[in-house]
Amino acid sequence: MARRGSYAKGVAKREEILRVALEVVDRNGMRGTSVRELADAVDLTQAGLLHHFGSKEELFLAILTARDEDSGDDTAGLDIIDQFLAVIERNAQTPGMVQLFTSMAAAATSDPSHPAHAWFAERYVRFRANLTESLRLRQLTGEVPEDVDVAKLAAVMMAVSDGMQLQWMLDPATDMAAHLRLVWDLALRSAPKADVG
Amino acid sequence: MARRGSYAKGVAKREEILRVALEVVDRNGMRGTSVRELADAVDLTQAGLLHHFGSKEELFLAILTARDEDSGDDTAGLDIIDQFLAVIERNAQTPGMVQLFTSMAAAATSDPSHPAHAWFAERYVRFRANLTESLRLRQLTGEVPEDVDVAKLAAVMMAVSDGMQLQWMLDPATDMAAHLRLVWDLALRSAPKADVG
DNA sequence: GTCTATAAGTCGATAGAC
DNA sequence: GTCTATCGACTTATAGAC
Repeated sequence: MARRGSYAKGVAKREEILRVALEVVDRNGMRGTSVRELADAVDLTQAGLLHHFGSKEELFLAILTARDEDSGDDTAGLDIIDQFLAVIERNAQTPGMVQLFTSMAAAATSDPSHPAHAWFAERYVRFRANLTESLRLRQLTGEVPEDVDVAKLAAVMMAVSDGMQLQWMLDPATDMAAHLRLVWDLALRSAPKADVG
Repeated sequence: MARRGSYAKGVAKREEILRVALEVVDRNGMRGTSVRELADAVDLTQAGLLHHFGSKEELFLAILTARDEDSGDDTAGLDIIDQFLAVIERNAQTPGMVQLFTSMAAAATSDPSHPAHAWFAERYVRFRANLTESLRLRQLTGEVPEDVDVAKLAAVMMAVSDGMQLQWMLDPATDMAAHLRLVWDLALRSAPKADVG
């Protein structure tokens, strides 16, 4: 994979930074995490670090992108609903990532000029479309009742995932996945006209 | 209501600041909103403004507290579920407030030392308890199926409310209240053993 | 290409005069 | 209650060594 020598080194350094940055965020949380602190952790100066990423926010965005790719790899074979649950369960093991995602989502979605705005916008559209498609297929098999608005249900499931992260940060005993499962169970069971049970 | 002259003036100025600060956030969003900018908007210096609130975060917290009190006044007579929907529908009219709430919630919940951490923690506990209590009563009347975990449902409803705000900021055409109503409808309709319609 | 070193500007916070 | 002045921390940008 290595192109010319110095290029490969840059890529390796970039990946080391991403890995270490996540560890630091996991340990110290978002609030106290400055670029200088991250730079110290990878034995670079602040300017040296920003050479690789341009700005603090782009660095954090790179971490989130890498996380999404990892998640995709880890849950590749799973059904999309199970993927969703698996990712949420994994989130409970990486508090720093949850802090980072939540903080970035709030900052980026509320500001169209934020470096990560487009990334979040596309991510929500894509996830919602994938979920909606999967739910629609389940309507064909009869698993999901016909009269459920699957587009809205998809949006709701993502909202529950995001919203429960706040409550989990306030109380880490909160079982985020169990709350998503409640919504899923309610959706499956609701069958006003069919002859279930 | 006026105590000694200067005290009343301070209170009036404080309220003016809160009102103007919300307008500025509504117009400019959170990202570009510095204390200096808010100070200019109320014809004060930055130090003069902070005299009233101590810190930027306490100023923003004061805005959120005032909003909660207003909401309580406006929806006083309503059923708690209807209150919830009414607040969400009002949110769609005040984008700056949604930005402020979302940003503060992310920052405060993820950091125990944040000035607003305790406020959010207590708010979630209180809201969840009120919602749970109301849902439990509805189980007694048969409106909500017996086997629904009402504590989890309460948490889910709050999560949907929070999470849909992110999606609404990305696409203001999103109907936040309609998504909450979907969850509510699913909860009411699900009745695996009962003889409903 | 990558790094060090550093300067400029902005931010929130604080001390002290009035 | 409001001001001026100033502080330290942060982000960004750039000049120049390697």
